[in-house]
Amino acid sequence: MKTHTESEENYIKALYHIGGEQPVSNGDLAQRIGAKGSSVTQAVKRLGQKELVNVVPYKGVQLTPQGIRLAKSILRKHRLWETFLVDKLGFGWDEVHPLAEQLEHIQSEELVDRLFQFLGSPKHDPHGDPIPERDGQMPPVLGQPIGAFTAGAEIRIVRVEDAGSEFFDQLDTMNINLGNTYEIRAISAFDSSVELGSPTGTFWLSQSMCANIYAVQS
Amino acid sequence: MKTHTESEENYIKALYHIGGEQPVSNGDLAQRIGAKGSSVTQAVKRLGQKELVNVVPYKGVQLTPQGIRLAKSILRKHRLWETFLVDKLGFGWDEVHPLAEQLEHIQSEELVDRLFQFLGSPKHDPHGDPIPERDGQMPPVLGQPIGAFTAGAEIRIVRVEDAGSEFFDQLDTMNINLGNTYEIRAISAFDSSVELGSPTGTFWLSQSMCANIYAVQS
DNA sequence: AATAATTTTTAGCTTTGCCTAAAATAAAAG
DNA sequence: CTTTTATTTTAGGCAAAGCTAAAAATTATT
Repeated sequence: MKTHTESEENYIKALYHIGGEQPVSNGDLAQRIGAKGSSVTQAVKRLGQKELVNVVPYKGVQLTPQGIRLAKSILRKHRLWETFLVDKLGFGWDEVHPLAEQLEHIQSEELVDRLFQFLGSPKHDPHGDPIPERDGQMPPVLGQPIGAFTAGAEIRIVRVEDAGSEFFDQLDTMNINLGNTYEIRAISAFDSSVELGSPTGTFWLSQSMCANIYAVQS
Repeated sequence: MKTHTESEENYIKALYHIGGEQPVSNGDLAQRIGAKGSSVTQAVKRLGQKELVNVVPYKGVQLTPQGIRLAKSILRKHRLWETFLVDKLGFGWDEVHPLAEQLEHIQSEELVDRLFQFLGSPKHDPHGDPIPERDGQMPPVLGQPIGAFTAGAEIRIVRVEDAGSEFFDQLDTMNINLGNTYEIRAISAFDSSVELGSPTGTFWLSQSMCANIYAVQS
């Protein structure tokens, strides 16, 4: 695998994030990257010449198999570094994203492999998102939104959406972490908020909090 | 402290490496960076506008106090990452330099502080080089070249120069590591090579090996 | 189907950072 | 103290990557 600029890697990552293997519009990509449409047109032309994307002018851009491979390898690095930052350095999950965004561009297969081992071959990052394997395989995406369970269920938190730092702050103040288990006591018919119970007490979670917290039956 | 490009940081680092706080010639800097003189002229002009160096045309470039502060902070990061790579990920000391060269550009005070703690607040990196402190203070530069000792001395290896990967390979094959202790058995009057003795046996070290290995009396 | 609105692309400009070749300056040699 | 040699700077080019403003293509609306 050749070497790419950070900008190129950021485009590939954005492409994969928005559309996965599906084509993406210039506008959506521009928005995600935070650049103007004209810059995006140029950028994807460069990526096209490197065979990382297929461009159909005025229609959209789509990752090639090579592009997808690259996207996954960047995502793998991103999520491994996030795991390192949280598990080993004690960062909070709201702080790690911008750091991982820098670290994901470090080029060294060897480093990634060793980091993976050092972290205990994790399958999911601190937010519960799957970490792509060396070969590009994806571990399962875990859990369902809390709102999807019915009263009486015993659940374990396995994943949280990245819904901004206020969301993470709220999780922190409510002391909600991956691995925590609760019983679903009640679901409000009025606003779909949910009452969770744990040994230490009971509390209500708003519908919008629930929508970003994923759990499995336990 | 503002944010700098990687290129800028590389120039600052090179400047500090070659001349420390002393002025450096365009040519020496060009050689170290691996660029042409004309590129260097431009680059240092940019650095001058940022108050990181003082430039006297046709004479030389010198780091300002701000430049020195920046240089040390980069060196701190470099050596902490090297320590991480060797101590935690198990890399060999010949492999870590190019990786640390990438990692040293990651921008986050917080990350550096946490890494420092995670590594046990080290004062020296895996080669025995001093790691600048947060505030810019420098731990002592350890040891003297092996050739500086006299026969009969009990020594402990505390530092090795970065003299290229063949040198490191040689250290590896001879099983020489920081912390090892030896007795100086003899010093050749012919070629200044040195005979070292340990519980497991005795062996000769060439003058050029000795010149790059530093030790203290133990 | 024709026009209006939106999206995308082209054209041209900016900065960083490198290059080569030529001009200017400093250092060394006669 | 000139002249030759070596070093450094200027001048002009090129690629990446962003921008604005204008032109072209697509999509939506009468």
